[in-house]
Amino acid sequence: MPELPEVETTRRGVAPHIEGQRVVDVVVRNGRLRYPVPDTLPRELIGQRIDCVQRRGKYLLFRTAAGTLIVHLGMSGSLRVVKGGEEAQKHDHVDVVMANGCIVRLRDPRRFGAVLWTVEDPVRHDLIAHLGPEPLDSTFSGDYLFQQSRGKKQAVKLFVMDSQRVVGVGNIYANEALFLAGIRPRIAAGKISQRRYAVLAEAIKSVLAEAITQGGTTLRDFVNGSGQPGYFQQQLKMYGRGGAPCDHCGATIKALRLGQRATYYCPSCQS
DNA sequence: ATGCGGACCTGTTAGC
DNA sequence: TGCTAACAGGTCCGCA
Repeated sequence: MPELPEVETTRRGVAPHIEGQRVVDVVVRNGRLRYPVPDTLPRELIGQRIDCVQRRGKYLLFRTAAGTLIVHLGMSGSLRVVKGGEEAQKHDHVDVVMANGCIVRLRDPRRFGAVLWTVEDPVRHDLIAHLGPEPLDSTFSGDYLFQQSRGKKQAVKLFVMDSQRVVGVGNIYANEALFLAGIRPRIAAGKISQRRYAVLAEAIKSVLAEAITQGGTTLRDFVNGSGQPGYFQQQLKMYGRGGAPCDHCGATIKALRLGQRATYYCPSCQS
């Protein structure tokens, strides 16, 4: 479900309710997520104050003096703040209860998400240490993509979705960014020019930034920290539109599968 | 080293 | 209407 804009939207929605608050309870209803939720989590987290909520790639980091709660939403996860008394639903697996009565509640039907605890600098955690740059940082550029891609035969769409290259570009926004940049998704990453990578890097930045502004994309069930959907789905030019006419030129949008993921492009606008 | 397919799960939808 | 298969926003692992 969530790509970078959805995770950032979640962070912004949740943070104001809990920053500075102490954790008074942790309820794990089902700890069988992608990795088992550690048994020690309640002992570690209860009593700690949430200093701030940060994001690295698609990971949310709840920082405390004693350590960091790491949350990943996987494919179907959502995190929102509810008031005490709201009954947990079937897939509400983890609650973090704050002193002010707010509950941070993780819902994740497919259980591809993760809830972990680390006492080290989270940036050095195994899952986070090897991530590529943030796409909205100045270190991420066309030149960077160009250098990273030399000699690679991998399709450019899979290349930009590789979190070791750059974080946060999932299936929806990869399709959209390649359309904006006029690049076909199957082209080998190593054969794309520096000039075209400059355009692609800007496309990635602009589509992610705009999606954050719109509160993310809700196709079926994404909700922000307050339970509200996003609106960026109205701006999608390619994703999910196979067989429909391209907004820009009217050509029929092609659909294919790349790396087992749904892929769409305009055969006229993208080359 | 690179790149690909499979695996992890459940819910929803498309198709017969 | 009901059953089955395919598909879904992620990403780690193992194998070629």
